[in-house]
Amino acid sequence: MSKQTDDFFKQVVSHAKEYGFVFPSSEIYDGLSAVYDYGQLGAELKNNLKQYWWKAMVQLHENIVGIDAAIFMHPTTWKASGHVDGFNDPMIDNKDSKKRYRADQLIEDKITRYETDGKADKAQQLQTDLDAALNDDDLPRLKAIIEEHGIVCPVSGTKNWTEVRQFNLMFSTQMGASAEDAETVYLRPETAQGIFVNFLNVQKSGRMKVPFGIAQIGKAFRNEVIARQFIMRMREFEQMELQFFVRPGTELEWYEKWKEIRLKWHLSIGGNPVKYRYHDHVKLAHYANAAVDIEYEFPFGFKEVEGIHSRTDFDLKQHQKFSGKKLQYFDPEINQNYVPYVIETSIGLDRLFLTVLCNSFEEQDLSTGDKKDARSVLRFHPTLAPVKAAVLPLTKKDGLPDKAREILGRLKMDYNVQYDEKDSIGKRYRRQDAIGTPFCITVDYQSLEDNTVTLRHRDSMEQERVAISDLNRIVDDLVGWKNMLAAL
RNA sequence: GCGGAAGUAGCUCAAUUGGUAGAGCGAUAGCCUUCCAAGCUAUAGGUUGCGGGUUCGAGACCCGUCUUCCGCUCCA
Repeated sequence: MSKQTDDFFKQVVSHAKEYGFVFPSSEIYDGLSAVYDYGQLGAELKNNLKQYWWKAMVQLHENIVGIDAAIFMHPTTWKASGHVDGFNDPMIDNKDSKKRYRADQLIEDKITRYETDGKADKAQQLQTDLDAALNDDDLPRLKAIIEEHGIVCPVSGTKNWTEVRQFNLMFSTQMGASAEDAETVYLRPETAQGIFVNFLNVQKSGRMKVPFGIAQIGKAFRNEVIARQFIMRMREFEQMELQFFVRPGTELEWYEKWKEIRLKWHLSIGGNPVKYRYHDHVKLAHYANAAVDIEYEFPFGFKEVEGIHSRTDFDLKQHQKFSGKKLQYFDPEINQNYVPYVIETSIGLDRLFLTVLCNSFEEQDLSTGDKKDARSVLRFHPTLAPVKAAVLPLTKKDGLPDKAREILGRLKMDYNVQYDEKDSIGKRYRRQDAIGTPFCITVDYQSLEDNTVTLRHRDSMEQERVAISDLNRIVDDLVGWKNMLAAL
């Protein structure tokens, strides 16, 4: 990361904290690693992003509906999805080479070596020990085996090992009041499974016909080994996902379609097109037959914001297998029963939030001649802005505040608006710029005579004279959802 | 998780070899002001991340710990 972009990112982060967008979690206790809270303005912005996504996906598509599944799910869900096995590896580090290995693989390698050396007995015995230890999840035993057999690090050649540790990316907790019969349940590491297990419920109760989609916005939790870069990778995060069910054989067609739709959506929130790109996955996950990321160029480089995966029928088939329930669809057009294929689009909402911040923030130089001047401005799309308008009396005397509050009273029925009478009018404009308010409405002496006000625009800093009676209509045209949605 | 760096007011930073923690911006209450910040007066806000140690005395030195950043590693 260059010095310049590094400074820019630091500015964005401190601006986010200074103006109430994002705070470190439980900061008075030193914070909690990789957990953040959204403040008064951050919550508004995040809610607007969610609403925009939901409207664009659910409201605009006849064949997409939204659900809200619980964070807790039956433990078997995660066996079926592969999360229990896939993320339960016993790891060990060599302190000299700083390399990390899977403990069971180190031992497997040793077994192979015994075999090639013709020590079949030893190999057999070690295999038995290993299987027993893995079966019992006995981590100290694994460490003991490594020590007993003098296994060394392939890189450093030393036996200077750490303890064997289990790396499971899923958070777990106990369900059930008493400790004896409590059951271990997980905090979901992805929202997708809540959709898959409800596939039939939604399909039948909603009379859905393939192709159709189920959308969901919700929290997910991953116990990341390392989590860094502000809200890029958090332990508790929010996803916005669509699982789109299609007839087998048509999935790649739909995959291409969703790739296009989703990029267009990102561009519609005001992003600079050169900052977005597709990044195809070379190595595909076990469940996918095509996968691409939509990446955004953050100050620290291109990073994934949204993933679009062709998940085949892997998930539904797994749940069929583990639950013993049929998860199939009868397609009247071709008179066939089948397990639908799935195209997934999955956004990290917190990352999306960060792209919007990075995209919008500017330290603008307004110097003219010898007069130095600058402002911090967040150029949010007006529809997404946390505060839509500020109503400002030019001075706080002569009845101007009363008139301003009257206008405020009408606007606040429809929008999040602010009132401010402190300090000079210029300073108040700048304060609103800093939180990204697209419009300021200023009440002056003329307003008292002819019921007009000035409407000041954040981006151009220009102002126009408008009638108070026209305000609701004008503001609605500028910040309503219609504009954004029509552009899709 | 390993290695390196850092942590002082809401933000950006000061504080001679260890000797009474300050400034600018921001905020609050006023004054001034008829449309683009930094004018005037006053005020608030810090056990220097936290805990321990050395010392007559620690923001500074030592140990531990937490958090953040950078690199490596990891990322179904």
